[in-house]
Amino acid sequence: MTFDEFKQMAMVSMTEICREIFHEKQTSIKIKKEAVAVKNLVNIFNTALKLSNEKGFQTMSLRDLSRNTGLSMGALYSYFASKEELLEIIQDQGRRLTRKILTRQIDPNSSSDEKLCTAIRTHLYLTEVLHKWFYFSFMETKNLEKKQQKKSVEGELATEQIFIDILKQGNREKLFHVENPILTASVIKSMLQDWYVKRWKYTLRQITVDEYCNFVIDFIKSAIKNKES
Amino acid sequence: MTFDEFKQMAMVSMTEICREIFHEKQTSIKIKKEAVAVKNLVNIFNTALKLSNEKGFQTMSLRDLSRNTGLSMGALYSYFASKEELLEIIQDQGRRLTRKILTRQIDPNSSSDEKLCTAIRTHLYLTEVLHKWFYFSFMETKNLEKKQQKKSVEGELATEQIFIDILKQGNREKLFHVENPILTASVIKSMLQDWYVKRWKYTLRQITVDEYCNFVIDFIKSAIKNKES
DNA sequence: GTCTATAGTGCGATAGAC
DNA sequence: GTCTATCGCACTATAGAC
Repeated sequence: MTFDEFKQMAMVSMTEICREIFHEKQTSIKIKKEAVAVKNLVNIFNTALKLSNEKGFQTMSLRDLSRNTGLSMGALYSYFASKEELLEIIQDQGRRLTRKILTRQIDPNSSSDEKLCTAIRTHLYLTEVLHKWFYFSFMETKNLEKKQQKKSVEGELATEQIFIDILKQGNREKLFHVENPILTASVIKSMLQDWYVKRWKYTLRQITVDEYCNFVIDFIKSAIKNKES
Repeated sequence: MTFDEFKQMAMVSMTEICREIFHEKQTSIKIKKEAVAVKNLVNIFNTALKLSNEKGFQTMSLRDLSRNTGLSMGALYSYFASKEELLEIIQDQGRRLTRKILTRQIDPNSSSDEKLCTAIRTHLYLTEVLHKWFYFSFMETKNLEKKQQKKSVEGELATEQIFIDILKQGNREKLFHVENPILTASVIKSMLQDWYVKRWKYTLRQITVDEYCNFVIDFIKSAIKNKES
């Protein structure tokens, strides 16, 4: 699976995400026509992510957002009830997407070796496609209220659990030799995170997602493969 | 070297850092008596780091800072010229400290193997001692003005260069087999970063800095050691 | 050296015209 | 469905009393 194939298969477009949000958030969104609402939502989210990733969500004022979207303050408030809610919607959507795509891509019947590659590749591709979204989620978690923060923590641990399970399966199949699956999953995750957190560095060095992906897979396999087999 | 030994050797106390700042920032700091100034600076920085790490620097108002330090708004402004400058001072100090301690600890004449262990251990210990400071630096970089941001980037690349050099030395000494030193240094750094960025996770799992350190060293060595020797 | 009081700005949010 | 106008509030920063 290449990156381009992934993009098509995953069908994760901003438009699709916004359509989903439109149907779920009928309480906050006062607009009735889907076409109008989705078009503006795409604009609002894209702009909000752009501005927030430049200077932080708190620093971005709704006047900034208004200016950059071309929508008035009043119009913006037809799409969310408060600035706080805008933050929550973005966060929530990102979390659900990760979970959905990750578990969808991994074939439960494949070997631990295959699963590991797929999980790493899928995670990197996903964060590549929605890199603004992930960077935002990562940086703004602490600005959420307690209840929403807890959800973020659970999301993070759930993703990690996927890797822990794969590593344990690898031990059983004698393909891997992993003494500490929890810490191993933890450092794997840190490498995956680096791709979207320190994206500027990889752009600077002209490293593509596939290069990074192949490197990470090789690196991890060298570290954990069972030398006795 | 254990963590406790490091703490004493490094002599990095909040008080010492603040004394240094006091002598350098005579322009902004209007207080003349060292004893008074240092005492209040320790208070201000500790509180600022605490509040910022909970909810972000921008969200922390100077009224918050005033309330939590017990100092009035007027008094605070005797220690820095603007909120922006407070941010810069904290950032700058953290960067310089990293550089100083890292290069001081590594013996230029030791083997690549020893150097790698020392660099990893020192980095982890340092970020453990000053974990609030590093978390702050990491999270607030994008709120700096362009010129300061550039310094941050340079600092990051400089730290990475230390690891790149060690890995290349290891190749020459035939202790390591590292095909891509840049990407390898990059993922090593991401693991080290995880210790202070996702600190809550390791606290939750009751993993000590020494446990994490030993694990990371083993993991990296498994991945890069020269199998032909 | 530290305080209180306040100037001046820009914010989030909303009401009501179109 | 979108706009403009505006309210009330909290912010950074400073001036001047003590």
